[in-house]
Amino acid sequence: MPSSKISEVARRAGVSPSTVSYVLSGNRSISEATRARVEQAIRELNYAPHAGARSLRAGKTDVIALADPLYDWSSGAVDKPHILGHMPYVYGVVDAARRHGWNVVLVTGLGSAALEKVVGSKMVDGVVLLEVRANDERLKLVERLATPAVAMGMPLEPTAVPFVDFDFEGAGRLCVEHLVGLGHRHIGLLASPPGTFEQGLAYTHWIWHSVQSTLNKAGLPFHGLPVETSRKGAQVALDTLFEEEPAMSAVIVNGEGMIDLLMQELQQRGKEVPTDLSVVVIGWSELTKHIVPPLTHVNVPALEMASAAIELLARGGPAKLLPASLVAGGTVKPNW
Amino acid sequence: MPSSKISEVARRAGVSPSTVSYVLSGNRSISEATRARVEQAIRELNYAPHAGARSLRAGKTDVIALADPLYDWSSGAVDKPHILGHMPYVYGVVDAARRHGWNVVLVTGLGSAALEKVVGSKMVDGVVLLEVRANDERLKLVERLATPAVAMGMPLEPTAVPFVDFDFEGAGRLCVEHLVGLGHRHIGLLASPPGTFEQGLAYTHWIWHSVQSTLNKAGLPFHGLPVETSRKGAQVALDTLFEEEPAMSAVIVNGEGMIDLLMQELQQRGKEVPTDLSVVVIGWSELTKHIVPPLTHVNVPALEMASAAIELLARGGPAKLLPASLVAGGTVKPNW
DNA sequence: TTGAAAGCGCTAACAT
DNA sequence: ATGTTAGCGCTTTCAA
Repeated sequence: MPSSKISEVARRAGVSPSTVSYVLSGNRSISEATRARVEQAIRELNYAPHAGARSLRAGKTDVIALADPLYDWSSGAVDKPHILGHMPYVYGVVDAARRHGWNVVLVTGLGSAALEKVVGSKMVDGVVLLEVRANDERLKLVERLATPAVAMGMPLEPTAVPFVDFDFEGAGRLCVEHLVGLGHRHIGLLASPPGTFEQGLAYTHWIWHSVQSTLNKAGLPFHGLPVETSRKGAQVALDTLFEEEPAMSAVIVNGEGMIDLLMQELQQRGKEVPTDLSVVVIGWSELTKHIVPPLTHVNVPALEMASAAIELLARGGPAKLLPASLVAGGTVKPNW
Repeated sequence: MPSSKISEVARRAGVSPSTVSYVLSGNRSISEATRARVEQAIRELNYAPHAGARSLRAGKTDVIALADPLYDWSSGAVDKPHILGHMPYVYGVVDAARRHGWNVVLVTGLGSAALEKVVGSKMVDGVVLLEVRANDERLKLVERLATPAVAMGMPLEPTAVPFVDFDFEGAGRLCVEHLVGLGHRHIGLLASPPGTFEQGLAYTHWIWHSVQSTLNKAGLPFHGLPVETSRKGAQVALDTLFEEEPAMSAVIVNGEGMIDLLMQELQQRGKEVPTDLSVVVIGWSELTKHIVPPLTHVNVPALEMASAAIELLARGGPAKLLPASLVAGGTVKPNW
């Protein structure tokens, strides 16, 4: 029961091993009768082809690597992976990969050593890179080894590695336009933690720059700062922002993990949302759906990104940016 | 560069393939000179053994499966994996596995079909089961296939599969004892969501039963209820609890994901912690560390559980329960 | 201390 | 429509 080989299946079905192989792969036309007998034998023996043998012979494994640092960019620890909203990416990749008949080996760590071993030993047919950052060793690795690969996140410098990303630039722009369109003139950006800037994480930069340039084009000042995802971070951010510009009437917040902290801190200070401050969030999840009033937000479609990445890996094609759209909730009020 | 085979390494080092193999495995004594030449050749060619070939010949893969349903037990969705604090288990397993030289293939889904394929095709040397529940198909599968396996979570019914778990019974007991020791007589349990009960998730039950029986032994009434992880859930829970027992002075909360919601709801009702209600939490994470006053809590050591699971898988041994301890914070006040 | 050679289970080219 | 066979890259007896 535990193991049986193709020759046993063949014997039981009264055919040759190659016939069994062809039934399995569909690479040859087989008579209905033969196919039926083979399939029955497979069922009876609970046969499953040996993955190693198959990979040795066929040169592919039907396994891909998901290279995910699982690094906590805000605390600088690699052993405290509390990044909110990260799991959907992992889940999404695993799930989309399965739809293509691929299994996923999860390769953690900041560097590329573990990934190099996995790729070098021909364990995988391709690689998906999560949390791509500037100067990412892993990008160089997949280029050097000429491994099929897709980056989730548009790298800061152009590379030969195709990527899939959410249009964070568009997201930032939409937020600014929404607020400006409602009369806001003093808009702050609570960006992701300093660590994400130091590391050059893709989304961090695209949001920052698009908010900045959209405000500039509107002739408005830019007030942005990286924020630690902590109560302290929220306090410092609000202090700094209102010191810079006491007339601040709206903030754009990057990351749903910041929202509860921000809301609590505002409450503490007796500021109401949206009466005293309008809030738009880039990011949306189960964690924030309960909030009253519902957040005006731009959803970041992690599952779709994952599907697109797998699609790109499977069929190839150009880089892909998923479009952003803003959902008006109850956390922005006109400011005329 | 991308690929090279053992025979090329052998040729370059002027030895036979078997010698290279023995240098790699250490299964034979090799002269210093030979070893040096082989190792240099390996480096120069950037050689890595073909995983498939190795697995075919050696009968092992140095890969394990992490079977994680990634199911949202509170919303009943398999595509919204927002379970807080789940990631450290995944990360912990991958990390501990790497320390043993193992890679990890992540197998999602509630059923056992995907897992059966992975195990049946000899892709993995063993399996770690996460989120074990009553009547778990996956337990039966690994028993049937006689695959080396470890469950993370003590199954409700005894099985032949060894397990590692945190002592949730002890955790529940400690919480009750702490509160009773400080004079509390009316203690509520805000347990995990109804879905976790329906599914018979291990921790769910052990906490419930230990809180219940410890209270009983102390001659005190038990007030417990499953709670959805949402604002609504928090509201319903508090309504129900205080209706059942208006003199309720303390609650034990299962899961750090509930804390923010609970605190906000209490604030809404003008109740202070711990003045009006004492709170003890089973669960502790980056998400709750910012809370003031700091939570009185029992930490659930996900990373240690993961290490222990991998250790069990590697070396075998009896089931293992990690001991619980309570950290006194500022959310419990004496009730004399 | 090292080499030669068989064979793990499968797929696909070459038969018929 | 089906069978025969070579060989993928490695480990490990068996031999020297």
